[in-house]
Amino acid sequence: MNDGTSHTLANAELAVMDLLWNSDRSMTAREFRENLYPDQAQHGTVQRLLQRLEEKGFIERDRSNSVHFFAAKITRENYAGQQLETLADKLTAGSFTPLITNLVERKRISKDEIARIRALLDTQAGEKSSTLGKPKNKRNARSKGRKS
Amino acid sequence: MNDGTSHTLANAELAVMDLLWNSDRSMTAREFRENLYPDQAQHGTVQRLLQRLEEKGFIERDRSNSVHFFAAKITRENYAGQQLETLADKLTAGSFTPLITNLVERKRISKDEIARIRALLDTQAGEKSSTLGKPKNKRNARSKGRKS
DNA sequence: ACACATTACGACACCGTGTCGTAAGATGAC
DNA sequence: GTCATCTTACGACACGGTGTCGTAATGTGT
Repeated sequence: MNDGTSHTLANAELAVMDLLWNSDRSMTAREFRENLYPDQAQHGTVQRLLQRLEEKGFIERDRSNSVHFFAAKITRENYAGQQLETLADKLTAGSFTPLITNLVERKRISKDEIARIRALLDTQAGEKSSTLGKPKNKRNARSKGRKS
Repeated sequence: MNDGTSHTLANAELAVMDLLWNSDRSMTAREFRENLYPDQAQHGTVQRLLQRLEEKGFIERDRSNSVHFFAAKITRENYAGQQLETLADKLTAGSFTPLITNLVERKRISKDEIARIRALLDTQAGEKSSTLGKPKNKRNARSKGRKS
């Protein structure tokens, strides 16, 4: 329909995005290399990864300095949501209920999460205050950082 | 646990599984060929597909007759649920709330579905102490009229 | 000017996928 | 039994994506 940028993140690419998402700031190629390849110093590999990620539209490259800065162009939640949509489109004609149903039936989702999602959907139906409850202590990156 | 066979279905493979899922019965290689390749008669291609699907554990092959019969070893909903789990594991540390949150925020999920999911989760929360072994039984094969 | 860091990108091997060709085996007609 | 036909089995290939490396070109600090 629109931009055919329905790309997927491969493993090494996802590792790069994870760094970006978790740090919530721009990073240099050097930082990626030091984090992803602490021993070997394969700067070529990282550059290649970064280049392809840029081509795919996942990151943005700031070339104003000689050392470039890379920033995520999409949030983790947005990417995850897109992927979920793709999944539903391919498998269940675009509807999500069968997926959730299956998770619940197979007990692959905790009561805690069920409660959380229920609360989310409740506020969605009745109100609009989106201060969803505390997400426990799941060490995870906060995501509300916006740029642009 | 799962036997490490967390394979993914490629396009052509998914087409085969779709046939199987929609017909809800065993099928022969010939049927697959006639449905998937109406013009060209590439029986080799279908056999290859079937063979790889069997290796991946998605289908079961009945060799008792000289003409084999193939049956799905996993339901569409199960596969979809697995894929959703994989997605959550890779992207959101295994939690589903961020995915749903994003869908709702971006309005990629209809009010109708929200209501349906809410009802589903409500019944789930209400039956928490009812340990009556009634695991939903078989799913009805009503998927016939959903595809084009 | 020189050493070093960084970018740009060609090249390669690897793997999964989709396809085809063809050999081997089974079946039914005559 | 012989033959045509259907089916299975599987080797082989091209193609695209991915991860990796090497190296040339470019920039930077002292």
